[in-house]
Amino acid sequence: MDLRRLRYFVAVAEARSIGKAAERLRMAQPPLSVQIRKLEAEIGAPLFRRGTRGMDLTEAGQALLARASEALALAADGAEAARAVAAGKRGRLSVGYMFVLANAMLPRLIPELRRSIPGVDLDFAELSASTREARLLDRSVTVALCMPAINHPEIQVARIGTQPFMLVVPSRSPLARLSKVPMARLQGRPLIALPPPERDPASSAVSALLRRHQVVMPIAGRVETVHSAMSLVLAGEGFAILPACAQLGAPRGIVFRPLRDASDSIDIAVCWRRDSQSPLIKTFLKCAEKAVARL
Amino acid sequence: MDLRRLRYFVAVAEARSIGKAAERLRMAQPPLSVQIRKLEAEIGAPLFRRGTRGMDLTEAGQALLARASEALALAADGAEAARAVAAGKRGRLSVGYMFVLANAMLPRLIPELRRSIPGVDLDFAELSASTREARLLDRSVTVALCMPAINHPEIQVARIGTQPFMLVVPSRSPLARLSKVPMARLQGRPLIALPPPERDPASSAVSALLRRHQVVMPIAGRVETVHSAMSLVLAGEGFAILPACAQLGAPRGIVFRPLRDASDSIDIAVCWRRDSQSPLIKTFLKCAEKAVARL
DNA sequence: CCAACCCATACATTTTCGGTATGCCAATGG
DNA sequence: CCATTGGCATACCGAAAATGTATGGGTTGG
Repeated sequence: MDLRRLRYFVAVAEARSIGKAAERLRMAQPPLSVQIRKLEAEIGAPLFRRGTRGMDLTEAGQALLARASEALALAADGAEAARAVAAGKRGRLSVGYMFVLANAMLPRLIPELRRSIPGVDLDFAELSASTREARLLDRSVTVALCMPAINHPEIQVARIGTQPFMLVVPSRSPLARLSKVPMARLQGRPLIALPPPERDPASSAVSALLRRHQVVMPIAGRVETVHSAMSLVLAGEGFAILPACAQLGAPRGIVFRPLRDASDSIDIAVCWRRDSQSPLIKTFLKCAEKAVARL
Repeated sequence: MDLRRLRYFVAVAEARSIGKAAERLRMAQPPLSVQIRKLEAEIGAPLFRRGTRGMDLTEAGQALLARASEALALAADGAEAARAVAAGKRGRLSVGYMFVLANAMLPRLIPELRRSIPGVDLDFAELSASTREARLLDRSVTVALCMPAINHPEIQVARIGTQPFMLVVPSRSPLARLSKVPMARLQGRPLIALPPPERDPASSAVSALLRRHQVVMPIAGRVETVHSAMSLVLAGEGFAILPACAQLGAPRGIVFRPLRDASDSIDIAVCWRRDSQSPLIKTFLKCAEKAVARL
């Protein structure tokens, strides 16, 4: 059963004549006649009544016509859909992001994406650093927003911005009075830390910052989320060092202060599989850059 | 866009491997590889990711797969449906019948048909003699139940039974007393007639009956339907001569009496277009014969 | 480093398709 | 009644496409 035969069949059924259909199909009449007869042989029953003034569908032909035209439409639509997906005009874009970036970026990023790729289903998931990496690798996520970038041979990275590290203190703390906090003032103070470097590379950036300024802060608590870290700071358990954008999610009673002599910052990056051929990635990248520009 | 290509594509997508799919398709691996690449060229985008351990659908491929398998199923179903219709296992049987036969035949005929051809849609229409003929000719009716048979070169006829003519009288009429009415007693009495022979050949059968017995009955009224004829008889306007089976629809106050010396009868026939290739006709014929046998 | 696995390419063979020429049949018109 | 016309079917040939066999090349795993 060949799709071309069905196309010919539908044409003849609509034209009610082999000659007319052949004209519309830009072919000679005899081969079309042959194809129709082959189709009838394949079905095992006549599909047309041959009259002296053209062809007329039999009931078997009518039964076939309904399905055949639908099948033709489906096949054409399938090809079109595949092309649209490949061109990035339709499909699904699955984005893994991290909590700290949510408040800062998503309100700008999502509307931007909807304008740029209206036919694409968006799917946002807040994921931990290790999960983002795993799901990029198994392709269940198309792109990830990371801070800092993922370092993996299969994963490609585009840096779209940076965030300075800031000290997070309770507003009633004496440190809150300073507009800029000298690094030396942190010496020996308790630190509320995020998951260790194996699970969250942001932690190693913080460690590096402290090491570079030869400041030692004992770890007073490890938490999974930025939100928990701020809660512990608010409770007076210690201080945290977080990217500036975390401010947007900070509760009342918490203030962010720049570190005077440390200009250390952390990269915001878009990450995706090096072999991903999704054309949506470059669009996503543009949108993410716009969203970061306003930070 | 060829159905074979789509079939191959679906096979490869399901087997997640060209080699495995080729095995299932009973063909060599290289031509299948070529076909898949041709399909990708036709779509203009890769449909599979080639891994070292097989093939994996891209998103464009997934978009195509859904439609392609549906299109394949539709094409197969179309062929199957056409075969089923040609074999008389599915389709539509449109029956034109006449009012006088409705009470006598349909209660037996319809259940019989439903048992014999359960997949077929039945469509019964009560039609006048001339309409039955016209709609047989334009194929909007597949078969017709007629009394008497239609006489037309394009129409084939099978006689399935006969009905004796009977005299229809009001039960209070003196003629109702007789168990058999001699033809001579009808001389000069008013006749309630059905439409003239051009529109209803049953009328010419009645005329022939009277002529053969040299009886003259003035026409006291022409009506369109048997029902109207009986109403006029009940009203005392005259007498009617109808096939025996009309009794089943007779109102109270009307009786049917055999004609003593007239053994005249009228054929019940099944009629269809000589060139109709519907396999349902022979089944219909069998069912109609059964239904008539019990009259 | 070799063997196994899997896909891609090359080439020869066969099938199928489409075009041209022509025949057949029925309806139409003088 | 014969000629013409319109429409489909058949025959044959050249071209395109599909399939099979042989082989290359890359990656994985022992």
